[in-house]
This record gives sequence, structure tokens and C-alpha cells, in this order.
Amino acid sequence: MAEFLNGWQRSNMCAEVTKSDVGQQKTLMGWVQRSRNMGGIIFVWLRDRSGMIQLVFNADQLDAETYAIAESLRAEYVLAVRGVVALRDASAINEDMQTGSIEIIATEARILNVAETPPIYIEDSAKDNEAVRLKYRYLDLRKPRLQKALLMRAQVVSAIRSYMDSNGFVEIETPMLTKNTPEGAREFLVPSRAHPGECYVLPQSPQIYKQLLMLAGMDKYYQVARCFRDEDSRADRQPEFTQLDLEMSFVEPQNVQHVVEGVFASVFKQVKNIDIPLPLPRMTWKDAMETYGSDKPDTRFDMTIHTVTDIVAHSGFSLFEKAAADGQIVCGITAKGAADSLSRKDMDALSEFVKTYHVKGLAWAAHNTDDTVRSSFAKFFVPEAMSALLKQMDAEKGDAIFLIADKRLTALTAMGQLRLKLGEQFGLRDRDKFNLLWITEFPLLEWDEEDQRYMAAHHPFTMPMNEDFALMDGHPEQVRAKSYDVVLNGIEMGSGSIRIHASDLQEKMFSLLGFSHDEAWERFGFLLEAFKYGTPPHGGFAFGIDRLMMMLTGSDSLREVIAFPKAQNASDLMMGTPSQVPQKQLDLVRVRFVLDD
RNA sequence: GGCCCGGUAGUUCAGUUGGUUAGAAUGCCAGCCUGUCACGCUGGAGGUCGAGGGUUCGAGCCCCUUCCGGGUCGCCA
Repeated sequence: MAEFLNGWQRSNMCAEVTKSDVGQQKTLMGWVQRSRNMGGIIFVWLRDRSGMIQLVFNADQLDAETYAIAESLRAEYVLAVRGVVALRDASAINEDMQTGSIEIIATEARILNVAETPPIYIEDSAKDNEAVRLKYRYLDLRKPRLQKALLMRAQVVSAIRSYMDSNGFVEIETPMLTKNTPEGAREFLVPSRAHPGECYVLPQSPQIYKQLLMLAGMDKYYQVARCFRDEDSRADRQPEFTQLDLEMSFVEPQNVQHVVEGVFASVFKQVKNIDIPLPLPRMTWKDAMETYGSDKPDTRFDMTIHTVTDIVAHSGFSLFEKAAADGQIVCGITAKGAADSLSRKDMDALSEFVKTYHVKGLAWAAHNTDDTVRSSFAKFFVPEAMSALLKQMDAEKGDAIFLIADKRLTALTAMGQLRLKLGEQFGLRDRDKFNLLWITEFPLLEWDEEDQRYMAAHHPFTMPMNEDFALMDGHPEQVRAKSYDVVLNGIEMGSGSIRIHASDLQEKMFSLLGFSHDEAWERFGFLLEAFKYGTPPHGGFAFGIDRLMMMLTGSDSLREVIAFPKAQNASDLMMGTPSQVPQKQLDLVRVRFVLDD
């Protein structure tokens, strides 16, 4: 049934045909979006990457054979058509169609291939199940929305490359077959045939290589790098993803930040024609946590967090008083004008919601516009404490307030999540607004309860802030790092830092993380040794291109901006990966699986 | 590893307290229709109710196990 081109040459993409082509002969090729047979005249929408155009097959003007071809067309048939561009009658113009004022009066047609009825609709508005979409990804990708996303992605990567190239950066590829790195994410393993019993790992980032490139004198490096992490997925996390990775020599944080800002501004200008005001705002990690309850604050709306521990310490409410006495905090937010619209049921739901984040509960009060007050805790409060609280939280008639008492970061984090949820609920998260900012001065280390040791908050190559050097021995948890994240609308776009370039300091860092001198040398001897041969001060950054695309396209999931994404459990539903491999292949790499049951 | 939501026609979904032959829309197939644009009209086909087990006279519905998809907590330097 399938035909060959036999000399037909496509003259245009479908949506490239315009009014100025009226009267011209065209040869178009594409897929049948839909056909409407009126009994004597048949309208067909032909679709390709550029868009759609209407074809007209008129029984009166065509030989029987050609008309029969038109009658036999079904959705997703691959069609080649020759015809003349014609203006539509004023009454027949389709305003919703880019090519809606013209059409192709078909003279010849050839079915290049037939298609079975597709299991999903090739329409942006289709609400197909994710599993069906992923299984038939090649059909899903025919949807204009996904095609646009991939085209925009190519544009973004192109804008990034051109910015980096013109600013003296050199694109260098680093290996995919590499070595495991300390801390960090679980890695995908690649058993070696030539080295039985040994594995490569796929990189979770080119971190060490790019630092070695600085050591090698490459000065400014970048790479559009594929990275792999064997961790559970989320809507904004895939097991493999792409980042812009960059590193620079002889720099302080502001030098790196300047470049990163330039890249973002260039991308937004070229792709969305949006001017991002530079420099981007800076916020310290401490401020972000205290004000927004997050190290990636969504600054598109206020509803900021108030710490009210002192005010409620003697409020009469024993739960708050006890928290204050135990060194915990009480913090809250005020939802302006939200009192009337939040029912008791809503409050209970919000209370359940915050418990997800490991706080015990949510105290709330709603001052309705009719002056009645509903509250989960007001009855325990002495009146003066209540008015002081409302004043501190800038709460007035019509507002609802929410309070959480718990350990400092736990309470702030839960409150931050509640803030986002309320922001979503009240439509404060404007999709057309792009708020980029820097978060700086992250803690260098975090105490890990489970392992009873310090973990690197960023990674173990991060330079401490000069003024905190002295704290490294006595109070490592108070040391701030020369690290910085870019945050966009509440999503972490990327992070970077100035790196440790001195061998002895790197060793000290490893020892703080609990590696013995011997362990550190055994695993990273090559790096510690390399640092001895004249390492320049250096630093860099990496940001996720997939997440940036998610924001640029206004998508809720990475699956909308990656051509062939994985499902939540990291499988590929189309190809059926991961999958078993023949025993012969396993034998070659000397691998045997030991499965439970 | 935990929690939440979901799985019924090709697709998206409804399905009451457990009760006759499991419905709708859309898609598909056939016929009619010469300006449609979500074309319309008439007719038709289409179901392992994710899978397995159990309770019951009787299960799409209740119970157990399990698989799959989504969201999320942990995790993700």
C-alpha cells in the first residue's frame, strides 16, 4: 500500500504556505489530521511540523481515481498532494487556523503510507493517560504542543551555545564511563567486560572532570551534559537529564554569577522576548528560609513567614509556650482576604497537608468579614497575646492566619509548603511571570542524623566562605559555603560554587565528612594529587535545561519537554526498558543476578 | 521503603445498597450528504471491568494478594 516519492519533491511545509502564494502550484506532504467528506467535496487537514493547511478535493474537478484516493483517507495516513493555493471565501475563513484564509485545491494525490487508527488523539487538548502516551510516544510527539516544545528546546540550546561561545568558553566533552563520586546520588553501574568484577558508573555530573580541566589550563569550559541519577522520579526529576555545565578559572562567585545571568537573560530574550533585569536579586539562604520557608522561594507572591515565637511564648496556649521553652519556633503566614472562602473542611485538609512535612499540626484562625472569628486555638489565648499576634502578622478583618510550632527548619519548611499551596489555591502563582533570583551563602555541611556525621550540603569540593574558616574546627555546622543557586518561580534551576583548589583544604573537607586520610587517598588520590600541581582558583555552575524548558513552556512535568522520557519507576514504556539481556551477554561481563523469591 | 489518587469499549469517563443482557461521549465501520472546519444525518460493530484468590445464591462494586500509571514523603552532594 505504501508508495514511493517517485520524483515528487515537496515545495513547502504546510503552514509555510501564505496568502502571497495564491494561484501557485504546490506540492505538500504530511499526515492527515482529519477529513470531512461532504458527499462530492472532501476537506482534508494536512499536518506537518510547521502546522496544518486545508486541502479541498472536488468531485467535479477531479478524475475518479484521485477522488477515490481522497475518499479513502483516514487519520494519520501519510499523504502527498499537488494543488493550487486558493483564497477562501470570506464566509469560509477559519480564524483559529494559522492558514485559515487559504486552502489547497488538490489536483493530484498519493497515499505514501496508510496508518492504523491511532490509540491516542493527535490533539493538544487530548487528556490521554500517561501510560498510553508513553507507550506510543512517537504518536504523542506528533501533537503540536510537544513539537513546539522540542523546537523551542533546540532554540534554547542554540542560544546557550552561542552565548557561551561568544564569551570565551570552550565546549569540551567529558566521559560517560566514569568513576563513582563521594556522597551524592545513587549511580547507574556499567559492568566492564575487560575488567571482570569492576564497573564504570554513569556520571551524575561532570564535576571532577571540569575541575581537572581548570587544572589543565582550559580556563573557561562548558558542556551541554547528560547526567544520570538512579533516584526516584518526580514531576520535575528524571533519571537522566541534561544540564548546562560550566567552570571558570580565577573567579569569585560574582564572576560566575555574571555569566550565568547572561545566559538566562539571553535565552529569555531570544526565546520569549522577555527582558530579565540584571543583575538578579540576591537572597541569603538564611533569609530565604526565614521569609519563604524554602531554599528555592517562589517570589512571585508575598504571603511571607513571620516568626512569632516571642509573642506566643506567654500567650496562655501551652502548646506554643512549650515549643518556645524547648527552643523550637512558632511561625506563621497570613492569607490576605482568605478567611471567608476557607471552610472548616478546608482547614482540616490544610492541617493534614502540613503533616506530610513532619510537623504535628496546624493552628489557624479566620477573621471573617462579618466579624465572626473561627479558630483552632483562640480560646486558649489571653486577649492581649492575640491582638499582639495579629498585629505582628499584619492580619486584619477578612484574613486567615496559620501557625506551626516545631523545630526551626521543620516548622519553616512546612510553612513554606503551606504558603505555596495557598498561593496555588488563590491563583497567586502567575505563569506568565518569571522571577529569577540568586540564593547565596548556603551551609557548607549538614548533620546527618541517620549516619551521625556531617554531609556536604552541596558537594565535597565546595569552598567555605573566607570569614567562616575559623569555624571549621569548632562549629562546622555554622560554616557557610561559597555556593549559590539560581531559583525560578520556586524551582531550583541550578547551583554552583567556588571550589576548593588546595590539596590540604580538600583533605580537611574529606576528614570533616568522615573519610580517613587513607580512604580519601584510596578513592580520590588522583584528585588530591592533581591539586598539588598548580591548581588555579576556580568555580562554576550547572543548571538543568529540562527544568528551564518546563518553565519556558509552562509545563507541569518534565515529560512535556523531553523527547523520550522515562515513567515514574524509571522504565521506558515504549521500548520496555530496563529489560533482561541474554545470558551470553551477562556471562561476558561476569554478572549474575541474585533475586529475592 | 511509606502515604494518597487511579486502572471499566480504541480513547476519555459514568456505573447507586452487591442483583436481569455493564452505559455515555468520542473514535471506528457502512450508507447518505457539494463549503465543512469538533460538519451533519441513519445504522452497526466494539468489553478477560488490570491480574489472581476469597466472601456470597449472586461481585465492576466487599475482603486479601499482586501488577501497572500518576502525585508525594524519604531520597535526590
